[in-house]
Amino acid sequence: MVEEQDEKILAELQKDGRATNQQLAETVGMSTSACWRRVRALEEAGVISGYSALVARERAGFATSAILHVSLERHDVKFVDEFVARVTQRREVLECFATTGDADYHLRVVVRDMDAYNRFLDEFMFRIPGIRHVRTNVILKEIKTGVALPF
Amino acid sequence: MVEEQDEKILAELQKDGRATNQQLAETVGMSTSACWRRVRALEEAGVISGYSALVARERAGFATSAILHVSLERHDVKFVDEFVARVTQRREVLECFATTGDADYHLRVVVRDMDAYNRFLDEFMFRIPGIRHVRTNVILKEIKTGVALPF
DNA sequence: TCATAATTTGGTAGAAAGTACCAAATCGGA
DNA sequence: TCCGATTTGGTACTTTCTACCAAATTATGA
Repeated sequence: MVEEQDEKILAELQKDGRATNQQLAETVGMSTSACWRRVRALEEAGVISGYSALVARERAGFATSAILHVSLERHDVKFVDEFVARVTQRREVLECFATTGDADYHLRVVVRDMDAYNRFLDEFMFRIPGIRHVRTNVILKEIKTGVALPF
Repeated sequence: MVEEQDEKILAELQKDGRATNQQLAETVGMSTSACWRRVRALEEAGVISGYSALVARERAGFATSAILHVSLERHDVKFVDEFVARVTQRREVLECFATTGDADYHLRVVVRDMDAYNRFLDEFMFRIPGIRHVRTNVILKEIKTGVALPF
């Protein structure tokens, strides 16, 4: 479905999401119209789910971030759905993954400062029903925060 | 440094990285030229570090992803730098964070299939000098994979 | 193998947006 | 309050987008 030329387009648009269609067409080696049509097809197929400006966390005033390991008391659909719904809603939670291993979920949370993180735990996380355990690992340094899939 | 109107711009460009300057100017409530200048200033100040197309992992053919917890044998600058350099290089590693807690580093790795993941471990991760321990948690489900800071 | 249908391609032209300039308005400090 | 500095909105020129066309390529079935 996604063929080689599409992957070139995707790779390039991951590197520069605002590349003009002309640049794009040139780097992948096709005409502007053909290239433009393929990009639109990728968008409509949901392969490209959107575009985003990448904002430098610290420069934008978000000094604190952490990785949370969360496990649930029980795994009824009821509790799981509730947890997923709340976490999806909450904008401080940038990422949430259900994983194998001891913890059920891995979350990455970004806030302005430690105070905000404390409030996040008290007012949000600890009030979610059915939580067994939450372990916080504060992020000391961001070695790498990429979004580009390795085509 | 980053004031209220800038935050509106950043929020909007995070939601739609390809919004036209006109749309943007309208939603934040200023003239196109003023808006355009602010965007450029944010780019030049490195607050906006880039733009990217967001690609749907599975639809693009990357079926497998995992979270790795890595701890180092020793924490000499030599080993740390080597680890950071290699991990930064490797494109399957989308994210890497140095954290508090048992593991020194948290990584998120994305590959096409389990075979590729196995190769990633054998040919890359286990050959990094000074690694004490690697624990893999396979991602069963992506609840949320956001990039937008919570302005 | 060949004819034909279906799909994809490159070119083009009108519409839309980006970009750089200007004078006017607003803001800050003394 | 006054003056310099900064930011603003308007405008004109340039670039880019986008939808259309006919031509080329690819796939299909007899």
